[in-house]
This record gives sequence, C-alpha cells and structure tokens, in this order.
Amino acid sequence: MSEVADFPPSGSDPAMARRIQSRVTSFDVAALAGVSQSAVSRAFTPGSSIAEAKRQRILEAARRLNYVPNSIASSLTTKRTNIVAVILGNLANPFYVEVLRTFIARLQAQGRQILTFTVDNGADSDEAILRVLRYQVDGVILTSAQLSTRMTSICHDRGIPIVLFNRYIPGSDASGVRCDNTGGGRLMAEAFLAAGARSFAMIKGDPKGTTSQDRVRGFTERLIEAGIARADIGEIEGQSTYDGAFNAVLGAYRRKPERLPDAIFGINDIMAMGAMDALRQRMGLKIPDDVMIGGFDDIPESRRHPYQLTTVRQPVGLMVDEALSILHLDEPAQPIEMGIDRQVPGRLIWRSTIPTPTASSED
Amino acid sequence: MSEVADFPPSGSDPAMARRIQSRVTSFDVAALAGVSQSAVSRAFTPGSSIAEAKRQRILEAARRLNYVPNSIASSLTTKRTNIVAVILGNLANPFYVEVLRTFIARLQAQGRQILTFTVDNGADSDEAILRVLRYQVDGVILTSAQLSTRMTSICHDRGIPIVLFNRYIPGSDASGVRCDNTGGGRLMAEAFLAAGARSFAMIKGDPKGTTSQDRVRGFTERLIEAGIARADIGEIEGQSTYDGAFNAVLGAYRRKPERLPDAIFGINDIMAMGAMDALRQRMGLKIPDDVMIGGFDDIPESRRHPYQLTTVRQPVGLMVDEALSILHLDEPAQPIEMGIDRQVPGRLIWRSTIPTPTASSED
DNA sequence: GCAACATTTGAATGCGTATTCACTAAAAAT
DNA sequence: ATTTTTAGTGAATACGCATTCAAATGTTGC
Repeated sequence: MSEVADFPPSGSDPAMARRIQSRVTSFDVAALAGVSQSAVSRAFTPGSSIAEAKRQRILEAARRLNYVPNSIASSLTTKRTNIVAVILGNLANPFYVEVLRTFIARLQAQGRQILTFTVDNGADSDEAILRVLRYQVDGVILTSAQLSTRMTSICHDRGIPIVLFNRYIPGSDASGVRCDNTGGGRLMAEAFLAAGARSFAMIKGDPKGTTSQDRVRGFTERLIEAGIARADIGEIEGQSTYDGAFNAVLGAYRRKPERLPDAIFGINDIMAMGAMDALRQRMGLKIPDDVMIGGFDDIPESRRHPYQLTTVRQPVGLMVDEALSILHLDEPAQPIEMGIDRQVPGRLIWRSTIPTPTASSED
Repeated sequence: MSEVADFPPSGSDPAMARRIQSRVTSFDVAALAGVSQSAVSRAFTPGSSIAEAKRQRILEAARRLNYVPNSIASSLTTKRTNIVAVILGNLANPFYVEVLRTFIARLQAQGRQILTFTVDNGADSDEAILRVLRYQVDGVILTSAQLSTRMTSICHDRGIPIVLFNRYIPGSDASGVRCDNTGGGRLMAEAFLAAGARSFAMIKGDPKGTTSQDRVRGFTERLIEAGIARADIGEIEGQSTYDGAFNAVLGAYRRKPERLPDAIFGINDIMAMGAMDALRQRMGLKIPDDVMIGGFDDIPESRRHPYQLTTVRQPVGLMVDEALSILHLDEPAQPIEMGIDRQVPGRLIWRSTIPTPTASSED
C-alpha cells in the first residue's frame, strides 16, 4: 500500500534523517557571517562590546542557520546556569501548586529556568539535593521538610544558596521564609472565640512539619490565654490530605457525636475541606450552626461555594518574592546569607464557616 | 553580649566564607586517590572499565572531598543532559497538576530531571521552546496548545524529540498522545441518553483547544445519531476554569431558566464543577433531578462529596507512559519518530450527577 | 595633521568531564 | 614457555562557549 517515501515533509534540512547531527555552533555562524567566533559570542551577550552593524549581520546568519546558543557550554565557562531548583513535597495540596505556579511565573519572567523535584512527604531531600548539586543550579528552593545539616553545609561550601519555604530546621542556620504560622494559629483562635466557641479541636497534619506544629501551638496558646481549659482543646491526627482529614473526623466523631466541639481548626485548607465534607455529608451537620470550621492557606478552592471557608491567608506572592530575594540570584558574588528567617504575617479571611461577630469582611 | 565567633558551626571547610570557591573537580579527587582523572570519571560512570578496588578508593576520596560530578560538564561531552522539558499551559486545572505529578514521578524514578515551563493559555510556546533548545534537553513534553511548525522542525533538526500531550496540531507530523476525546464525548452522550435526557448543552472551553473541540464533536455527533435535533443541543462558551464555567452558566440560564436543558456536559471536570455550584448554590437547582451534569478528566476533586461527578476518566498514567515511550530517551541514536498519534480510550465513571439507568458502577 | 583616547576585533585559552588511543599487566589459550 | 586475549590504565583531546589580551580601527581635540 504505502511506498517508501511516504513520510510527511517537514520543511527542514534534507540531512535531518539521522539523529545527533553535527550541531550548529558559534563557529558555523562565524564562518557564514565572516567574523570570528568571539564576535558571535558577543552578539548574543547583552552589554558586550560589539558594533551594532556587525551584531545584526551575525544575528541574521544565526537565524539562517537556526542557531541557538548552547547554554550548557556557556554555563561551563560562566559558572552560572540560570537554573533554580524547586523541591516540592506535596502537589496534592493545592497550596503548593499555587506556590509552584508563583515561583515559575517569577523565575520565568527573569529568564531563568526551573528544575522541579518532588520528594515523598516525610522522605528526606538529600538525594534530590545531590542531584541538584550536579546540575550546578544557581539556587535551591526547598518546600519539603527534611534536610540534613550535612546537605546544607555542602551546598553552602559550593556557593549554592538554599531557601526553605514555609519550613525551618530548628538549630540550623539555613535561611528561610515562612508565614507567621504561630500568629496565624492565634488569629484563628481569636476568630473562634469571638464567635463564641468554648470547646475546640484541631486536625493536625504531618506531626514532623514545623508548619503544622506552629499553627497548633499558636492556636493552643491563644486559647489557653483566653482561659480555655486544656481538656476543651482536642487534637485529631490525620494524613495531611483531604482524605486524611475526612477519615480522621469520621473516626473521631462518627461514633461519639457528643464529643464534637464547637469549633474545629483544620491545619490547612485542604484538610478543613475534608473535615467539612465529612461533617456535612456523612454526619448531617450544619456549618457553622453545628460546628464552626477554620482553615489555613486560603487556596482558591476555599472561596468556592460548597466551602466558603473562613481561613488564614498566606501571602504567597510576597513570600515567593522574599524567598527569591534571599537567593540573591543577581549578585552571585555576594556571600550567601545564612540564618535569615523572614516571617510574613497571615491575614484572616472571613467567609461563612465561622459566624461573623459583627459585620462580614470578606476581602 | 555576643562574641565574634558565635556562628553555629557548620561542620564544613573553614574556607567557605567566600562564594565561588574553586570547586572540587575530578582532578582533585584523582590527586587525593593517586589516580588519573580518567579513572575518576570511570569510577562514576556505570559500566566503564575500572577495577573494583580502585573504584572504591576513588569513591572514598570523593566522599572525603564532598565531590559531586558536574553534570553540565559531562553533558558537554556526552551531548545528553538527562533533562526533559515539560511545558504546561494551565496549572489552574487540577488535571494538569496530575499530569505534571505523573511526569515528575516517572522521570525522577529514571534518574532524569524536569525543566518546567508554563505558557499563558493561548499564548504560543515558541519562546519556551527556544529556551528549552538552549538547554539541550533530551526531550520535550508539550501540553500547551500553540506550537508553530517552524519550531517542531527546528527541534527535529536538532534531534530533540517532542511529544504533544493531549493536543495535536492538524496538518503537522508532530507526534503526540491523547485521550480519545471524541470517543469520550460520545460516551458522555450515551450516558445522558440512557438516563433519558432529551435536551442538552455543552460548556465549551478554549475554542482553539483541540481537546475541547473533539469532545464537543463526539458528543454532538452521538446525539445527532440518536435523533436529537440540533436545536436541542446548546453551546455555552466560557473560560476554561471553574469561574469561567460558573459565570457562563449564570449568564446563560439565570434570567432564562426555561432554557435550561435536561443535561449539561462540562468539557472538563473543573468546568463541570463550576457549573454545578452555579446551578445549585445560585439557582437552587438539584442535580441530577433538575439537571444532569457530566464532566471529563476525572480529577481527584470529582469524587469528593460535594460533587460526585459522573465523568470520563482519562488514564493519565498510561498516557504519560506512552508519551515517554515515544520520546525514546533510552535510545538517543534512533531517528525521531514522527507522525505518531496514539489515542487511549477514556472510560465512563458513574457517580451521582447522572441518574444511573440500571445499577451504579463506581469503580 | 598628529597625539590621546575609546571602541572593536580575533587568537588563544580555560571551564570539567567523557572518551579515544596506545600501552601495560594479567589471564587464558596454545 | 610462548602467543593470544582480556581487563585496566593514563595522556591527550574534544565538547561549545566566554573571556582575556593585545592589536587594530575609529574618534576626538588641538
């Protein structure tokens, strides 16, 4: 049926059939344009000394040859890759998707590339860091928890800055940016108190995550200060996911509805949403009439109709900007800043899972 | 209060204060181990000819120096970077988050790195491709729509394979993998018909996206075959987001509830969810009693309680595997396969937004 | 018209590794 | 015991570009 030459034409070189052709290099462009290789390099390096007319001639030659500079080769001499590594723990949580989106948007706008890694929740990031090191990235963003101090010092020795995002390592001098999670926990406690709650529960996430710990601590502290008895502050453990919270709530209250508190603080929005669905759809409860719910993060889903979750917003854009500024990508000669721990405050967003004491103030 | 030397010890070189130190190279390791640089290179290259005892000695020396091979340098000689670029259009749609997760998981397990790009929806990917080319990636996954044929041929010339994911370019010989969107549209039409619907609407997404077009086409074709009049098959346009669908539905029916059809097909799950919330929360309708709803993708959110969306599942894992197999990352010497268009069938997942004609068959 | 200066230019070199090539030592085959 | 094979090794080189250095060209001021 089909003849030999039935491959669709691709409109390109006839010599393309084999893979790994001799690539077009700056020498080829130089030859075509009648200049030296140095000139070609200069034509593609902004701010270098080259006559405009010559640059144009070179660019034209490059265009004709479909020449694209080889960043790998140039990285070898400049010792800059323009690559930033982003190591993520948990893309199942929309908050971290938002974080990733923001990092990508910012870095891409700066002309940098993003090397993305995921690390199983709770697993340690050492292997990812090692891989990152091989690629000589200009900086590392780490949103995943575990990181050995050995790794931080190796990175430091090699001059690669790391920023912990919404994490910190107690006793380490690794720099980081985070939301004021403790303060945010306090905000949520105050919101519940203002709405008249007297008994409470928290759905905690990963017990090793500082994020969860801090929110729990701030929340608890504030309640104690307000005179709430420890006995009236319950804790539920669950996987840090929608399903984890859903099941944890069912496990805790389905058989003992009498233990249900006035208010439940989901340590992040996705868990608060899981809790809400369990309480409403499986236990037939009304929110906030039967139980109040609070979350943390303010992911886009939280404002959607089924949830309308009252939550603490993390200013992601700001946090990302802070993180990137700590990296000092533009001044690689600067010594790495260590021991920085920038905290940005969260903000309570009133929606409808906690009755508003006075007037609503959504946004 | 604090003395000069109050920096926490980092357990590393004392010479670490300055950035851009002379890096540790294979020559340093060679010197310490008393071998040649070639030997060091071989020690880190699996399958190369080196005595096991010597390799161990080298590895030990490397460990003592915290030596990590420089992949940038090695890429220059091997012409392989072990980097795959993933270009994404829309991380606001959880489906593509799932796709990204899957690619990362697979590639990371193979020891490859992922360079992530996002392209504004509808914008063209040429700039991203150009950046990708500079980094000499081993392959490109493209989930975003627009791609000039000039770019595909440039990639082809340079021996860089591209796979379109859930997209195709009519008239191009670019390879791709996609769900059988047309067939999926038909499945949904059949589900609605079986449930007794006689009037329909579709909420279309990006009009330029082949994904949306194909689903619309399959859905419509099947309905026509079943004898439904064109007048009973409506179309609503909206941004391909939750809010887009939410607003589109409100705009179409809020003032004219009499125009509401028996069944609405959201071209993807996130839009179907937006539609559901608009219909239920804003228009007080019951689903599926007042309107049936169908989606497409089967994102994790679809099975959650507020939605329980009947939808067409895309087998993401399978599609990702197919995409990677087309890339032939393990046989770079092979000529690039062009013109491949693998389609994998979707599968209808019955949940509760369409009344089940007989018995339910959720998973 | 010439000195003093600023701007362009190309040859040569280095970045850190993989690989080729020629060679040695050890093992196997004769 | 000698030849043939095999495994192991180091010196040298290439990969594609940025950058340094010295030379060449162009510009300005007097």
